[in-house]
Amino acid sequence: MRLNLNNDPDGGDGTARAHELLVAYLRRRGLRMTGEREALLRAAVLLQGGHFTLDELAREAMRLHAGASRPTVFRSLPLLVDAGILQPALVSGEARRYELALGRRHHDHLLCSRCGRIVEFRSEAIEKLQLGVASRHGFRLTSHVHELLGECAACRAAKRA
Amino acid sequence: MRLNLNNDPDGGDGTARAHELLVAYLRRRGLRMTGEREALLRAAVLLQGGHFTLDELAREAMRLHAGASRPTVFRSLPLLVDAGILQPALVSGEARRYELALGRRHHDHLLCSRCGRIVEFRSEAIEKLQLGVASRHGFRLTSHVHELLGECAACRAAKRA
DNA sequence: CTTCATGCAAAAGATTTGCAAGTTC
DNA sequence: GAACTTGCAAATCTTTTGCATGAAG
Repeated sequence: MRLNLNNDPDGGDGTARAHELLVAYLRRRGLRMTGEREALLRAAVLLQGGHFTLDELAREAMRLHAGASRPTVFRSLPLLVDAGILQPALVSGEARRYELALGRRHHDHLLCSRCGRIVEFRSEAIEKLQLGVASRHGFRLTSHVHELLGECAACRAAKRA
Repeated sequence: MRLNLNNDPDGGDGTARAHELLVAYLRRRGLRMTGEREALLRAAVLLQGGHFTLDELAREAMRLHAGASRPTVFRSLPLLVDAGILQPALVSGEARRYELALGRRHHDHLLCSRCGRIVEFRSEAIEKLQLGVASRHGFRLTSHVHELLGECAACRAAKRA
């Protein structure tokens, strides 16, 4: 399958930057840019703002690029993560969810266990305390998983009604 | 398979209390105490202090009670969790890990990504901040996942050597 | 005895892999 | 043209289920 790999497919939505990043990453590792990887990239950008599962990403990519197969998504997703374009966002719930990493500041998530709504949050104070906890135990902190589970305002209102 | 279900199998290690809890829970739901569930309970207590995967628990239970099958472990583990005897402890890493819940205070975990060492920690300050974050977003907090990933002191020393 | 639990084997999913054919550079 | 990718189908792995048999209460 042949695509315009040299034409910049950006619409001002950030695909350009993701594309550059991926190509650079692939080159560094002696790997190649392909139509399928391009589709995956565009799918991720389309789902931007969302927190999507591998399955959702695969569907979107297959829609964009008829023929992009599931095995290829399984093979390419780790590359996009490694390249710093995607990052794991949520581990709670049945399926792991990813989000665009691309230049986003670090944040953690609130998850409504009733309706699945996801809200991002950021707390300097918590980040600092985490560092303190880690160093108190002799750990050098490299990352963390922090997800707050509960019921969002809408669901609580619905329940009262 | 027949076991001394009425004899208290405790050795002062907490099995007695877990046993009571489980029997009470099962009775409430019209379910039955069996040798297999007993074995699962004892396995969990044997692995006490540890953070074990379903697989490790299954092996231990099968060792204790020849014949306890994997499907039964899959069927019973949720009961033990529901009864408040076990709780999920770690979601990072390849397999989810459980720990004895039994009367333990809430805590979170540090995980060394190099050697797998797990350290429990507790931070009132972080707990408070979490509540604040949640309420600021209209959430009623019901639980959370908080895992700090890094490198423990020993691994860092080993690397320098 | 009635109902629930179990083990086995089969089923269902999810993820991975071998390989021939097609693409990228 | 050489090396990397892909899709397909098959192979693995993990978890779940149907069902006949065995236990618990």
